[in-house]
Amino acid sequence: MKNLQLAATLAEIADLLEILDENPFRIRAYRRAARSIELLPESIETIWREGRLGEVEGVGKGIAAGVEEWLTTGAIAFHQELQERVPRGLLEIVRVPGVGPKTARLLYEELGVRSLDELEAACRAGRVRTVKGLGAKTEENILRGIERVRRHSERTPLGVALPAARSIVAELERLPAVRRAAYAGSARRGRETVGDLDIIVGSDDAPAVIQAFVGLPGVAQVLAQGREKASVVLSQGLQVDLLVVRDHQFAAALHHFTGSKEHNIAMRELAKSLGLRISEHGIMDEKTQAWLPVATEDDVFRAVGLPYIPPELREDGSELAAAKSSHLPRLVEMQDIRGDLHVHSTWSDGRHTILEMAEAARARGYEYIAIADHSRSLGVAGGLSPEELVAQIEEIRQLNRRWDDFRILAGAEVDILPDGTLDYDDELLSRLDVVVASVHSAMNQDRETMTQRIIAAMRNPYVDIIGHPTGRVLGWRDPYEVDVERLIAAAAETGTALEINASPERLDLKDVHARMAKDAGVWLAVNTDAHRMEGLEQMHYGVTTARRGWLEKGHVLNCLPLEELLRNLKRHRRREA
DNA sequence: GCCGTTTTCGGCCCGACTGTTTTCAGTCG
Repeated sequence: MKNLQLAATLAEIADLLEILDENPFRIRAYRRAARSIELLPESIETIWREGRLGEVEGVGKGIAAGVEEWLTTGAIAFHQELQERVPRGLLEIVRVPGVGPKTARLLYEELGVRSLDELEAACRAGRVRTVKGLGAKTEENILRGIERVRRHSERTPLGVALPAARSIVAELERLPAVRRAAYAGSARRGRETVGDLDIIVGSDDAPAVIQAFVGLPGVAQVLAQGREKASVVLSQGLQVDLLVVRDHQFAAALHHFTGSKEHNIAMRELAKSLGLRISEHGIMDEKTQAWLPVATEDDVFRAVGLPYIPPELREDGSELAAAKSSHLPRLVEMQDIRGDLHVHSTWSDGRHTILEMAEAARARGYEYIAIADHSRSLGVAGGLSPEELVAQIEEIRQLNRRWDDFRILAGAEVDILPDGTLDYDDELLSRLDVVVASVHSAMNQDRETMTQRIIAAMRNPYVDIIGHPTGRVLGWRDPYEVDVERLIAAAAETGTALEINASPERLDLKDVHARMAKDAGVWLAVNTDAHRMEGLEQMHYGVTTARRGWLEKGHVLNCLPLEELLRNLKRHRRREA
């Protein structure tokens, strides 16, 4: 999918224009278009081919021409012109916290600094303080900023950031001065990675809260400390921003800091058109200068005539249009989940027995769980031989006598072999209740081979679900080369479900692809792939990803009650057909 | 560069914090 590459190109045009001190609104236009294309639930190429570029938010005549040029030639001439006018290194320099486009340009013009290394040298030589408007303090900050960029350039996975956010909130809630505390920002929106954490506190004693916050265990550096805001860096490199407000401003502040930036801009534009002014302090009637009472986030939306928009949907501003026209989805929730269709046991590489996994699932209120251990070719993970699988099916049958309110489904996570065949024969697969098929080998195949390989697996009548369809591991392994759009089309055609693997290292399918799949009428299965009982708790990451994909419970296979689930698995629908 | 039942031209969100300044620009979210 080219959307992300194109979005990156447009965003870079915005960065370059900013360094060149161009019209800020033109810059914003490129940023908006980039963001909008990044979040598009459809391939930009398809949209272009069908002549629908004009329908994309933030894409007008000018940028549409650039998009077309990029799709046909692979580059945008205007972008290349800009690149020639701005040394490449300046793009790195504006990533340094505290150094923006103005300072980067100033440093380049005054000192000839054109890379991160040269900037560091200039700071160490004390040359930066010789520039008018910059001083010794700025020099120090830049050096610290450079260190941060080098040490921590990556965004933090949600699976790391969320526990940190919860722990900070818990620490703050212990303070007597704190009435309410919550995390906001991209962590609350459930983005798969977060740049930093945003924490909101309601309190009548902001100084006390700020003081305690900057002294929390794990704080390595204080970046800023004001009357109501503070920023720190944790020792693990994660930045945390705190905003302290009076308790009656809490909801407005929570909304503001939850963002996204684009969502806030769209909300404020709408408010302005209604004679209102929205800020993190609340909502003011411009005419009377009176503050509107805002007790909950619901009130913020109601003030501008909209229904509540869940945080996971607050991204590019297009959610406002959906809200206005009453097209917001009723998003799937944790309590809608009735089971987990992909977990492991001690039979392969899991830590707990089938019974332990089942009891843990039952304790969570689930109606069913599918044991999907690895197949034989995955030797490193203790894959089951056909004989072992038959024995496992028998054990599951025995175990199921224990309950009349819970069922273990006999399943497998069968390997899709490099040639697209499966690791068990059809006769064996037909004896299972549910089959997840996944790629675990030969991940470096070319795009066409990989795409055909997975589609071949979907054509098997006993493959109900494709597991972690793109194979990525966040921060460690890129997705393998595969045409996700064709996978989705084939899933729709064959009736195969696609997994949203809830493990926070995977989140695969990702939000945007899940939305595409939903739009194509494909079932999604939100599974934890748990290898131990505690792993079942990661379901919420998958549900959050599903919500970011605008999924309702009617799109999620494992929101079905047991009997309905069994009827809706591909194998059974086939049989009935 | 985008966009429009208040506009096809003239708008385009809002406020806090920092550092280097005698009143504010740049940066950030």
